[in-house]
Amino acid sequence: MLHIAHIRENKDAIIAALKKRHIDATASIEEVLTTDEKRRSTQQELDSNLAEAKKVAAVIGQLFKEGKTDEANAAREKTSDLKTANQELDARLKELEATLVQQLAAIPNAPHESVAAGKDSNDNEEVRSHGDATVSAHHTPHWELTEKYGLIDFETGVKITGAGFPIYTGKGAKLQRALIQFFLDEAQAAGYTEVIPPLVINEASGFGTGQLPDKDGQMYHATEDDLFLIPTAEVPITNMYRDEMINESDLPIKNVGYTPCFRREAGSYGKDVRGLNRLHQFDKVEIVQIEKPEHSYETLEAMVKHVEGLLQKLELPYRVLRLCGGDMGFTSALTYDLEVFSAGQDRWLEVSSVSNFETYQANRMKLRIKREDGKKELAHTLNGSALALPRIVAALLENNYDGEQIRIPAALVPYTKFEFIR
RNA sequence: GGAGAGGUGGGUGAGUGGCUGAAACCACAUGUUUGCUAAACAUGCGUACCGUAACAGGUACCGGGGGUUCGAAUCCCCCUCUCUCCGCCA
Repeated sequence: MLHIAHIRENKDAIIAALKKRHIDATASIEEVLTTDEKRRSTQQELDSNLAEAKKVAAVIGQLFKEGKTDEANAAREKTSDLKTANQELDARLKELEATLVQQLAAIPNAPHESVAAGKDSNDNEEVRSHGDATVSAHHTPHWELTEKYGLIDFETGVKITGAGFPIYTGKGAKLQRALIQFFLDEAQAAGYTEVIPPLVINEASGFGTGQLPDKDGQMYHATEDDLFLIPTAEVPITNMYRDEMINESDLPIKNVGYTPCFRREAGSYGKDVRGLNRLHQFDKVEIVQIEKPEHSYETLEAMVKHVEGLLQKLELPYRVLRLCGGDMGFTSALTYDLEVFSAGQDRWLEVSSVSNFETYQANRMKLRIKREDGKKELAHTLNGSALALPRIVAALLENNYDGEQIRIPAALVPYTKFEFIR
C-alpha cells in the first residue's frame, strides 16, 4: 500500500511510474486524494467539536464539585446537540478512513526507476546469463526420468489428494531433503537466521504481505477457522515483524525459512503444469530481509547474487531477468526473476523471484524503523526464493542425464550421499 | 470441548467515574561529575492522525468493537487472545 502523504506530494511521479505497469492510475489516484481531502476536513471538524465537548465536560464536573447543581444541569442540556453532531462526524470519519484504505490497497506498488515499461513477460530484460544453455542430446523431460528411476509417484498423489500433489520416493525423496539442507546451509553461511514458521496464517498476515484481498483465490482457505495455507514462507516470516518498531541498529534483519508452499493455481493449464513445472504443494527455501530504505537496493542485488551462487554450485545454466512493469507482482517495486535452462523441455523455467517491496508491505503491516535520532519511518522489505525445489529438480534431472544415468552435482553429493541415479 | 483468571507505554507494574496519556521501577537518550569501564546525580523519553515553513496547538488510543454518562483505562454487552485446571490427543 502506498503511503497517502507520499501520494499527496508525488502525485504525477506515481502516476507516471504506474504507467509502466500498463495501467492508467490517474482516476484512482484522484479518487484517493478526494477521499483523503474529505477525511482530513472531517477530522478537523470532529477534533474541534470534541475539544469543545471536553471543555464543557470539565466545567460541568467543576460545577458539581462546587455544589452548583443548577448551573451544571443547565450546561448539561446544551451538550446534547454537540453529541449527536459528533456521533455523525465520527461515523463519517470512520467510513472515509475505511474507504481510503480500500482505495489505497487497490493501487499496486510504483515500479522503481530502473523498471522498464512493458506489457508481459516478453518485455522482460535479460540482465545477464551464466552457463551453457545448449540442448542436451537426450531431450528427455523430467517426468519420464522420474518414472524411469522411481523418483516421484504422481499417480498415487492424485489418488490420495489430487493433481499437483506428488509423492517423492526413494532417491527422489532424499534429493528433496538434500536440496533443502544445502539451501539452508548456504543461507546460514550468508548470515541468515533460520526460522521455522507456521504453515497457516490468519487474515491480517495475508493482508500484510499483499496476498489479501487481491489474491485470495490463490490460497487454500480453511474456512472453519478462517486460516489460509501459506503460498510462500514470505508471508509468515515477513509478518513476524507486523506492527513492530525496529531499532535502526538491529537492521538488517535476515531470515531464511524452509516451508512447503500451497497454491491453488486456478486457471493454469497445458505444458506449464506438466510434471514438476507447476504444483499445488511444493518445497521452497525463502530468504527475507528487513532493511533501511537507503540500503535496500544494494541488498536486493546481494540477494540475487546469493541465488546465483546456488545455481552456480548446482552447475545449472541460468539467466537473470529484470521484470518489466506489466509482469511484476502487485506489491513489488523491482523484481528479478532467475530462470534455469531445462534441457529436457528445451525451455527456461523460473526458479526464483527476488523482489524489493520498498515500503509497500511495511505500510500495510505498520513495520517501522526507529532511527538513532528517534525519528520513525517505514522499513523496506525484500524477499526471494533461494530456492524453489521442483523446477530445480526438473533441471537437475534433465540436464545431467546422459542416457544411462543421472549425475548429481558435486556440491550436492555430501547431502545426497549418492553420486548417481541409475 | 468445559470451568476460571487475565490483557495498561520498549519491559515489570499501579490505577474502580472528572485532578490520568496514564504513578513507580527498569530499559533507553542526553548532560554533569569521575584515570577508563562502571557508578551517582540531573533532564528527557508512547503511537497515529489533524495542524505548522518549523515550533505551537488539537484529537484519538490502556486487547478489538459497541453501549451507559455532561465526562470512561475505570461501569455494562459482544468478540478476540493469553494463562491455569479438567477433558481429549500427537
